[in-house]
Amino acid sequence: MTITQLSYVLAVAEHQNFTKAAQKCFVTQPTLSMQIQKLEDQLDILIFDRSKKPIELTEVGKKIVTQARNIVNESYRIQDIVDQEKGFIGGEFKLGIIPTIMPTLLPMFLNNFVKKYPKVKLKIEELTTEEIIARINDGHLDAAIAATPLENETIKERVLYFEPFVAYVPNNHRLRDNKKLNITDLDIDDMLLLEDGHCFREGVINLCKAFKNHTDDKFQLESGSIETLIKLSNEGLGMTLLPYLHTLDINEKSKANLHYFTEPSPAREVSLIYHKSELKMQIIEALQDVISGVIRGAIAFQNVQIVSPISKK
Amino acid sequence: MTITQLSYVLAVAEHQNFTKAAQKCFVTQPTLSMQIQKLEDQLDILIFDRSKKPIELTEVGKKIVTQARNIVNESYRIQDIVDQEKGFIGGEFKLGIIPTIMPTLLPMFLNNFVKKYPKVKLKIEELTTEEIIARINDGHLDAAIAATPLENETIKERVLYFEPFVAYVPNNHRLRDNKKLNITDLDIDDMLLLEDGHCFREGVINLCKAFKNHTDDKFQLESGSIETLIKLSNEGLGMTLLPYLHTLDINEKSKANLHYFTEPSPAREVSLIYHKSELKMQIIEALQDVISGVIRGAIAFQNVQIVSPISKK
DNA sequence: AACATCTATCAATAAAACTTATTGAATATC
DNA sequence: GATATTCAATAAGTTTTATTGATAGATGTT
Repeated sequence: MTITQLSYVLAVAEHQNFTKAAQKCFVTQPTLSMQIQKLEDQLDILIFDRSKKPIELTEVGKKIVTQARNIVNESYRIQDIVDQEKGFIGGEFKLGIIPTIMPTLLPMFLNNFVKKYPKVKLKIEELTTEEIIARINDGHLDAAIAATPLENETIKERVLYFEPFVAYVPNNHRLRDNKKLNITDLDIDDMLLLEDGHCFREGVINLCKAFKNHTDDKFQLESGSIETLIKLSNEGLGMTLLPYLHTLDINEKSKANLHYFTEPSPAREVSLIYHKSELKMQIIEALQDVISGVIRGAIAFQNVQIVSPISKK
Repeated sequence: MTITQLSYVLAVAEHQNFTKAAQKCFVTQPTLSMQIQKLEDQLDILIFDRSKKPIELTEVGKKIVTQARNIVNESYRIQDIVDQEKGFIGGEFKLGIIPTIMPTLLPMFLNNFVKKYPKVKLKIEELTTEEIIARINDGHLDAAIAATPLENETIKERVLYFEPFVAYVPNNHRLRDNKKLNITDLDIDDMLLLEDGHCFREGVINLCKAFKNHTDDKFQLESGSIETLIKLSNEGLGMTLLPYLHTLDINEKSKANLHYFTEPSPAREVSLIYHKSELKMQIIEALQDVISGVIRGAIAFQNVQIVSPISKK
């Protein structure tokens, strides 16, 4: 049994196709067929059920794949140990970011980071929290930035900052004249929300539900981006909540519509999250350093209360 | 990097000698030299400091060895998964047993076990608890039978039975006329003990100390075996405590000297212990089954209090 | 029936792992 | 101080293994 064979098994298990898996492994299809057969012969058991189309794992195969993923990941860790020893910070690093954090945070730290760590090849993807968790667990992401706490056993979190919620209240709104808003003023019924799948939406719902226990779970208007949310609000369709960093680059006219909360302001906790195996920990720590550095200048709020990003049913 | 290379590194790290390690790996010494060099070249780091005699691990080397042991063990686990699937219970299995359990328990289950699981090649070694813990952790033992709880994070325990302590009181002793003994009757000063290194000795000391806090830690007479302990006691040199199973095969005359404790009788907890990685779990469970089976008929005590086998300073 | 898709098999080749024999350095012995 | 002894590294040659391109066979599609 070799680590190479195990990684071939992982590739076929993932793509459910020898030919595609072979491409991903940068070998030809016969190589995969033969090496996997050899492993199956040695273990004297079938890992794949080749009668099914597309190809499927056998019951033992599933267990073997789980264990193989373990072994292959642990083997990467050896290079990691060496890198750490040498103080080398580089190589490919895949970072996921949720949509409501991406446009505001990324421009703030990306330049700093690539200048400070030029050997790291950052590959950034915008993904929902759900997708991020799946891809951290299957090893397709090295780390991600998301709202926390996630209460997920396989994933570790390092808090980067707390980002307060800011209300955006249009001209005609009933709360127009409240200079400082209280959480209890909120009503889910006149709140514009992001569409399903965004954890910021869940945060807002949790916040509103905390004070009014609403039975009606049907929301009037939903949007895919915070930009659109502001425009809809300007049209008089309701108020909305924005993450603080988004309020920094809206136009001057709209800024007049921002209403801050009385302290402790509701806020989301934004963290760098990664698999508990702590692979590529040096790069994760480098990211944390850079992001914490740029954020210190941008968010000054002291007194906040954290709103959970997880939908509670 | 291959699993083979990693196991070569482990062998050299263990034997601190390429030639001996090569023999253990069933290859020639140049093979080890070359493969390890190749790994060092690929990682671009030295794992061994060859200037030292005998050869030593570098600092990174130590970390790599820890990780390598992980990977190699996890790779064994794949064969384990397959065995489990096939219901195959066999292969070499190394079991450690502490000296005060070995002579009484082993004859009770060994025959049953080898008949029921003829494909398992049991290799049994008599070792102290301390040695057992070290050898379970370094993979030289698959499991062991010892007094518990050990309070060791890397080792898991499955309780097999509780073995009461029975007092052996010679003719001339002050406790001679107490039919049933109480723990508070015990005095460490007239107690014959096993020599240092036996956990049964620690158990007895813990038991005595629990009721008399003695400052004097010098014991009068010590012995290497329970047989000798009984003989010394017969010579009038003091009383002693025996594990219950040992009382089953002492001669008739001596049996008159046995005094049981009032319930709850002090007892040691005897467990099957193994590494938390749970390698060869099928065989461990098979052992547990067989031993529990034979013990059920031998020990009927209900009400016991467990004495810790660990020296508390 | 012809075509497309996908895996297994075969023979050839490139790469690697391993072996025996030998060297060289360090240490111990006379 | 010369001579063994020990032990890892190196060299050269052999065997084994991994990989490839070409192709056959199986299965499903138009």
